[in-house]
Amino acid sequence: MLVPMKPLIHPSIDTITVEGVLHALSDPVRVAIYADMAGAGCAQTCSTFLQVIDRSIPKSTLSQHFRTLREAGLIRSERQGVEMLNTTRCAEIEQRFPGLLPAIMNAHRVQLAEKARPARRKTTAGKARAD
Amino acid sequence: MLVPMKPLIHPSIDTITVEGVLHALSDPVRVAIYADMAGAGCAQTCSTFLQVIDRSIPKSTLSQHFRTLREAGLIRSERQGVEMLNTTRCAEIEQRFPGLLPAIMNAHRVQLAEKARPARRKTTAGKARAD
DNA sequence: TCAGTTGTTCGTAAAGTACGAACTATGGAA
DNA sequence: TTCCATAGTTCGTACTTTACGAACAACTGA
Repeated sequence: MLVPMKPLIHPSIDTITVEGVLHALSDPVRVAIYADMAGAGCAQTCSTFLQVIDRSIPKSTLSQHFRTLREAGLIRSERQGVEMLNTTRCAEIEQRFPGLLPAIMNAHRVQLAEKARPARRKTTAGKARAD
Repeated sequence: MLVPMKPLIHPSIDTITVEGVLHALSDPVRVAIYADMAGAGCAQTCSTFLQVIDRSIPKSTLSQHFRTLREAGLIRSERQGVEMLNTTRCAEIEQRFPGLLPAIMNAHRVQLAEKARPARRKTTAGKARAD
């Protein structure tokens, strides 16, 4: 027995796709993770985000989220002892897709800010129209 | 029998989410559709895109893609006789998430341009590193 | 060697997606 | 009117993706 773990996959910058990036960031947990990592100045471990995100999340699920971010090219993960240090690859991506990540992060902040200030009275906000 | 069709759903601008927008645009067919619509100055029918996209695509699938774009708040669809006229809601979204769609469209163009100019020799481009 | 911690992998159940067939909606011709 | 053609939608089914618990791997320190 004792089957070794698969090596971590980091796509080269040239094979990163817009679709892949958008898909990776189209999940609430993953944008939250990525936004936090982009905000932090230094590398962070996976378990750090269990505190950042309110929802309690199984660690296997968290691990999959990190894998998705990694294989989309958004982050780089490196084993450091027993834990995993994660950093964003924002500089590389900025070079290839200028302005993409800043715009997404900004939109994410806008949305967070709105959620913090809920329930404006006397508006029709929040209703979908069927027409 | 004769069950009427469900009305089209257009979310109000306040309920559009970043995740929803990113998810809708994380599909190759849907970004292509959206990019083409954003490029065209006027409203376009669904079947227009059968020519834009190289792949032959079943119309039921195409219909689902339009529904996804519509319910993410990216486009507005209106029946005009036998066909459906689609327009982007980019002005609204620009107001709520400034710079988001332009950045995505720009990244999409970058990627298209690279695909048009393939195979640069003597590079290691395209290889994923396992480390 | 053993225990503790951090993260990954695997199996299965649940959710999402693609596509053909059947249908609705509309306009125009007979 | 009735019939036909065209543009999209809906539904059923097969396929793919995702979530999560249990078991495992990788590493540290006692």
